[in-house]
Amino acid sequence: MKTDFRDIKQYIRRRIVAGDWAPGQLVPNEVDLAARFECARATVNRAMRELAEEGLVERRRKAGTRVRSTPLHRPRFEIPFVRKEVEALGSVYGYRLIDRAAGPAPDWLKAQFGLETDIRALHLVCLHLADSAPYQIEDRWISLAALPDAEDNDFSEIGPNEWLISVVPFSDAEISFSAIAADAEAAGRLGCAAGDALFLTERSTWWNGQAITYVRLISRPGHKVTARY
Amino acid sequence: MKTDFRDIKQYIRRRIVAGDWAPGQLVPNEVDLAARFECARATVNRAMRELAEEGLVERRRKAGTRVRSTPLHRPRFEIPFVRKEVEALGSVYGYRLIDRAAGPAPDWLKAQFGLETDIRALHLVCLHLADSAPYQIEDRWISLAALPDAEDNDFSEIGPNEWLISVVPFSDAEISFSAIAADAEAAGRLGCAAGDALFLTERSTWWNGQAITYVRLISRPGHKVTARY
DNA sequence: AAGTGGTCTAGACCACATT
DNA sequence: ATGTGGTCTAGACCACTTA
Repeated sequence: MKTDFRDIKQYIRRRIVAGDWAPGQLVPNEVDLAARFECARATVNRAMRELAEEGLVERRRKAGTRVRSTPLHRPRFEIPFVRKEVEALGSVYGYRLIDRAAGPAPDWLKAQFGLETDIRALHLVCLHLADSAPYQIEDRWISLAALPDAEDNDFSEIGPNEWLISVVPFSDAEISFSAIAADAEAAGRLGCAAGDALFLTERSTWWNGQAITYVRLISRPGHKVTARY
Repeated sequence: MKTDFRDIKQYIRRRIVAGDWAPGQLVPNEVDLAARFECARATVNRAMRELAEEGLVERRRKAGTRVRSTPLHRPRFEIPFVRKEVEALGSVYGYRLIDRAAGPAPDWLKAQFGLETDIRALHLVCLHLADSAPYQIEDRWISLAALPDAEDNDFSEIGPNEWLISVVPFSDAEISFSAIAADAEAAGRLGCAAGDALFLTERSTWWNGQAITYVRLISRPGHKVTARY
């Protein structure tokens, strides 16, 4: 049985976790490890490269590989789209379009998109339901300069999120999480009290450097996102 | 100049993004791509493996490599510890211990830790400051069963977070984000109004399968975490 | 100048899932 | 049964960075 790069990863991880190799300390170089494991250097390289990717070690040419002095915590959150999220809860998903209007993009949106020029935008407000109860408000702006087709769609049956994925499946994005107080409107739509603390997800999306859409997702009270690492 | 695996990644990414290879569709296999790029299969493999890791394609033995039908969004959030976070804002970091008490762990904490047995725990409440203004409340429980040394530390000068990192630099963790309303106590400590929407970060940490600590980080109003992908 | 990681090659064998 | 990805090997050359 040949050496598996996972064996090497595990060995190194163990030595680090056990404290044998302290933070900041040098880890043996690839040639030595390859000799000790009687394997090719490429195998050690794969192991070390992945450990670096995971944030456990830091590598620099000539300087060697060191145990990270302060661990890097970079949790990965899975962001499913709403329908999947609701279905994963075992609930029946529902969708309702609340408002739809096309017009010139407001200044704050142009700023958000990093644009100087005037463009038209489509503004959509939708409600996502779980077992007929409000689950999330989707307040979305779509650049009609980037996606003129959006204007032909009335979004009465299918949410803009799913439509967008079918049109521009791959894109660059910036996502952020924060907490906001429910205003009267949001409270009415989510069936909670005004002032309630709500979880807000914001996402801006680009495609080939062009701004596509900006969305505010306001989740029902108690929403939580979780990741392990 | 030899073929760089990045060239292959870029080529494939372009074809996918341009829509030449639609979601769900098969991507050429490694042997064919290696032939087309006149490079070793290992090079193509590296490129494809990374694209799969990024969530752009899906690979299965014998079935081949396909463009993901629905894109995977797994943003990575950098979670620095508070002092770095404050300093990155250009502010002066400050720390204050508010409360410290050792005693039997409450039932909810044992549940959180997945324990049946009674243990003792250290409960700490601290305030992190940015330019002398409240920045974040740290409400932490440390298992004295796992880390008896914690009881010897008074945490008056150094925050438990930094101490923990120095003691158990590597661990498994679960992190979650949510929104809560400020209770009277939190409002007083953060200098905001009761009922204000606050961003809550919770983290449970294990080491070698043993529960170490559970912490609630309540950030000042307006806190936001961001990631790009 | 020298040591380290970064990458490529050409070949091989294997594991697995589909056919 | 067969085609695909998964991995290892042994060797090579290169890029970077520190000494």
